[in-house]
Amino acid sequence: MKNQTLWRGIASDLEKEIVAGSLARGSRLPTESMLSQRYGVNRHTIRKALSHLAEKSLIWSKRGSGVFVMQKPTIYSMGERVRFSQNLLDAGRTPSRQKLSLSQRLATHEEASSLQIKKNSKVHHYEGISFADDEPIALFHSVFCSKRFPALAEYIEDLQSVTQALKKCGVNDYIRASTYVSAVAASSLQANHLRIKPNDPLLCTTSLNSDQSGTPIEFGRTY
Amino acid sequence: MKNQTLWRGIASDLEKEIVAGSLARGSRLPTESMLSQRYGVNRHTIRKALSHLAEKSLIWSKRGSGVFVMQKPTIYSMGERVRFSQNLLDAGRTPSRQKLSLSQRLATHEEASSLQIKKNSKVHHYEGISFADDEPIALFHSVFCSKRFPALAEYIEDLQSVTQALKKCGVNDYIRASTYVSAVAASSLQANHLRIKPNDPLLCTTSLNSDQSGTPIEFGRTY
DNA sequence: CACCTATATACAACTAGACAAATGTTATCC
DNA sequence: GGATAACATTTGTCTAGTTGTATATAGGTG
Repeated sequence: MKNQTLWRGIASDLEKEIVAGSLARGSRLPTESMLSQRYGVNRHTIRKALSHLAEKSLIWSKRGSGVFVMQKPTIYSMGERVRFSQNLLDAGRTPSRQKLSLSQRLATHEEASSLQIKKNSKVHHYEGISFADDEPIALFHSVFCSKRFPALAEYIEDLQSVTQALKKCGVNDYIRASTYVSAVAASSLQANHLRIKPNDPLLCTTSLNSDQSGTPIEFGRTY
Repeated sequence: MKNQTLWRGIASDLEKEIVAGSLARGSRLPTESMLSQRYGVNRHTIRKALSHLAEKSLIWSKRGSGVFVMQKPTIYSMGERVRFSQNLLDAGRTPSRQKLSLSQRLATHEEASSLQIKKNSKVHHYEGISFADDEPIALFHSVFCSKRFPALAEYIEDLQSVTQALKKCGVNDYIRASTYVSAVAASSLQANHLRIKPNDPLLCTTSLNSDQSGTPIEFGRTY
């Protein structure tokens, strides 16, 4: 009653294979060409089936690389939107993270005024990805005053943890001074990192952390 | 508008770093392998971006050695970025609001489980628009258990205030039990109400309010 | 008519891997 | 100490394969 079209039939067929475990989580699906041969249909028909599964967050694809099964089984409590949903308090405090870049540069207007430092001051710029269950869920980047924390970069490099590195710099505790939340459209670069499509809605939290005396320490954004 | 491809995005990103001084003149760029890791793309894609910058005489490369920033300064070119931000705490607590509809209907699965009531229970459904300075900034809708608050609809109608109406029903105070934030694409209806374009990113907060004993009172969403 | 399904073809964008060529680094021999 | 050889690193080039997008065609359906 549901397989009225070819692509629906193929989609539900593949979905069965996924939930049954025949197609393991994280593994690569056969290429679209192979699938089109297997099912004896055009590649576009396969693509329609796959795009349907992608909207249900069962799979994700990377151009030039292949189509892969999602790690986590999709939670249906809130519909398909859970993928973009995230507890605000958890933002930036997720299990594993990977460094993308760590460098020094001049502070922007916004950063300088947020950190209450002079224009054109040097800042440490730290950028990375947060993962949960091997699934990228957030891009973050934050800046710290270089003058105040000259050796912060090495500490981060060594300890692989911002909190630990700040502790070595004499900051035992810091608190969230302010948080702003907005919705933006994903750039192609962000989309690539987060395995979503460009222009998909993206949650953006802009936060400022201070030490206990109220002096701004860290200014950053999480997507 | 312009970053249709990954390599273009990477190129303009690196260009910004160069003109901003984060990558000093004459200094060496990270290796192509490092960049491909940082941006999560193949080395060839990095090379395409780099060759673009090389054509613009921003960088030059030496086989076996690396890629370097040209000495001569360049002209600063950057497009403006549109920001769509909103204070989360203000969402749903804005000066004026306009009623769109007030009716009774059966609770959805999600609503029933959130309010801890039986499936197919009747609920009051209230939806409207929030304005700030005659500018529509949010769409909201929330549901209340009909059995628990039989006369709530009339009170809301009369008093034009949910908080006041709940007070008349014996609920003097309620607290935010949970808040989830996500980003979605605007539907055409939502877009029309909020005077934005369909598929524009939209901030969505899903909240559950309880009385002081912890009993769920109101479940709603604000866009 | 408009709309959905499906086919067919072609090209663009990106990945994957391998290898060559130039350079930088380090150990070794005299 | 200085030249040399061995090795590792980094850019340049090549081939092959995969997904994304655009266009054109045709049949079926409301």
